[in-house]
Amino acid sequence: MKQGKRSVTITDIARELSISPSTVSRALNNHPAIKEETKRKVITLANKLNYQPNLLALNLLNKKTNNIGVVVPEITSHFFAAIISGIQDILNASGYNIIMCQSNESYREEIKIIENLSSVRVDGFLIAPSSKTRKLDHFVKLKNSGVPIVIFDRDCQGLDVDKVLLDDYDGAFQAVDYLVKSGCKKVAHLGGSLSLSTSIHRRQGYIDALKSNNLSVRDDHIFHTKGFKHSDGIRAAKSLLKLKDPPDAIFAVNDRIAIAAMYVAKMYGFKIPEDISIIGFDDEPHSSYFTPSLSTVRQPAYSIGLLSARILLQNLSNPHDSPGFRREIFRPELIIRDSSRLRPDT
Amino acid sequence: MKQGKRSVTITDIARELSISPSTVSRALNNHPAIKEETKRKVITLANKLNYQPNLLALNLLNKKTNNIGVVVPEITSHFFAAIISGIQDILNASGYNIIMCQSNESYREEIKIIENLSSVRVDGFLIAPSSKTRKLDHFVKLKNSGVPIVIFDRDCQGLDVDKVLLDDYDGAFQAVDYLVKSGCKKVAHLGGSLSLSTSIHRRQGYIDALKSNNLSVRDDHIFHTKGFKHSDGIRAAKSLLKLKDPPDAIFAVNDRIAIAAMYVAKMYGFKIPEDISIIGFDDEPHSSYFTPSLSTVRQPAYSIGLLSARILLQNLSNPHDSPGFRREIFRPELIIRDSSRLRPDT
DNA sequence: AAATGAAATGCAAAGGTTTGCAAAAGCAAA
DNA sequence: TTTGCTTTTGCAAACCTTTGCATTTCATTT
Repeated sequence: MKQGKRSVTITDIARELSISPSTVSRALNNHPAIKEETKRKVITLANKLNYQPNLLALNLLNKKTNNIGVVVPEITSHFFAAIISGIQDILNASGYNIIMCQSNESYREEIKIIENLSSVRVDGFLIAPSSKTRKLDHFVKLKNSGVPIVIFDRDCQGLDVDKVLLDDYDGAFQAVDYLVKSGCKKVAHLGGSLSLSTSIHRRQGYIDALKSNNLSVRDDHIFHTKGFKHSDGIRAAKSLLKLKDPPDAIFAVNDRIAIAAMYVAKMYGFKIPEDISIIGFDDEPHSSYFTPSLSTVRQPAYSIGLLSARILLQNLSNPHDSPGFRREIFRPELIIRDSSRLRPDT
Repeated sequence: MKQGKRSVTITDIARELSISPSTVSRALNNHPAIKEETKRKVITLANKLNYQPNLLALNLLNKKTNNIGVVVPEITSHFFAAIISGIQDILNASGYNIIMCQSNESYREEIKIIENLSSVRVDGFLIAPSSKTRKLDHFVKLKNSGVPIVIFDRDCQGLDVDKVLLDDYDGAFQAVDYLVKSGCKKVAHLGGSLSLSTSIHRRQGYIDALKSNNLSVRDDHIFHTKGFKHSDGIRAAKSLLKLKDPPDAIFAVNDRIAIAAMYVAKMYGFKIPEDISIIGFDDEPHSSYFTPSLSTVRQPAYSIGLLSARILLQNLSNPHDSPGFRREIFRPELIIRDSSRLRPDT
């Protein structure tokens, strides 16, 4: 049953029909200069032999692979998984395949990945940089080699490429402004790594929302975690809630941390939202099923994936004659559920 | 700043040094027949010109791409994401890249994916079949073409390839046996699609655990959902808990459904675990942070990924002279948290 | 100086396809 | 039958690398 290794080539077809490989090639590509009868014969035989064009040969000829490198910090995060899903739906529909890599939030790994992907000659890159990435040489080198790049989710200041981002500042501002307007006086912030554009902007949105409501910004009410996992949140939330003067609201940098905070708050006897309101960021599928259900700032992850992929696709067809670079900013949506108090005027 | 498109080739180096490309090739590959001095010159120049071997040419020559096709039903499931993570760690370390595809639980899409991946000539396949897949022709064709395949998580009866699975029966049995031993008399089951080996085995484990405890199997206490999402679970849990004679325990096919069940149970005024015990399957990261924390059957997803990838790797080096096929079964671990009653003897 | 052997390098094919240009074939008009 | 034109096909190069075999170069021995 097992077939021979060698697959049929246009040369096989040509030999069988006593014509040249060029004619076969043209016939299969429906070239107008080929007689209908010849085309018919070739196509019939090709089907019969189950001819499959050798894409490796075409890759070499066309200097392109139809592969796109997608690099994310971690694939087990629902947010990135949803983005990848969007990317996939667009790229596969256009005949591209995705080579997936995760940097595990490591700068070293990211560099290795970029080097590898560029040596296997992917046609384009979709990148969410790691949280440890500060030097951008590897990206700059990539860009100078002429490959199209789209950066998403996390900004890289100083790198001029197309970018698809979220207005993290606005999301944070909305959330914190809501908390204050709903009557909270002491809003704390559990933030993420400050080497990340997203964390910085969310922090700034938090600060500005307080200021715009004439509330003071208290250093002891701001914690920044290293990672984004529950365990990181647990530790930070404990420090925060053990304070003599604990907050009456928490704005967390993401849902995982928010959920960890809810967990700790309950453990410490706080009632949510009566004693303390909590708002997260992301809107993971689980989040609405917690008790209380988690208020959060929704990121349109799937759409971010779609748009990033579409922009890359444009760059692939237009060999980059465009003047500047695109910078698309999605606006997040505040979703109020039961983990935060109701605003009096709602 | 933007460099010319054409990259340096061994021919460029050869011309510059007035030697032949063959010599350059051998020098770079440290062939013993090349004079040390020549090697030095070649390597120096190669570095200076930043020579990168053209892998597309090598692919054509070696008839291999160093790409592995990984196809999963959906990437946004934490379980599959964790498996992919394991696969990635093994394969990348061995110089392979991963082409990721998701079938969205669709048979049609799965077929398309397989055809596409085989036309781009990936060197091997790691596949978790869709829940709609009943005919296996596309897999058989693949196998006959000589590409190594490893099926993981979901069994395909009648397809002889290497498989890495989980003892779903045992996991279900453990969970239900625990529920009964902890005093529950009316254990219900929220199962998944019955076209899935995993769902079938979990159901059977549930049934046999009841029988082995001399409890009767009640048809009205078994629901099978179409999908694996929260919304599927909500609907099924409502039907179940609205029954005149509702269960005092639920064994759910996965954590999402279990969490949905907890949500509905609370909504209907059940106390967990006093009135009703609930156990899930998977152990997602969120699960331990619910109130009450969710008891569950843990699947070693990451390890499943590691082993699957390792087996594939073996097949890639050994051009399949092995006699039979491997069938590796992981044993799941019951994790008891607060959503299920304590056993008297614990 | 010639012969022998070892060491170093080059030639050419192979891998499969596309494509510009040249050549052949077909056909009609002269 | 030749001329001229159109239609159809083939040649060969290009994409880049590796490798078996042939060839060259060099040093050593007779």
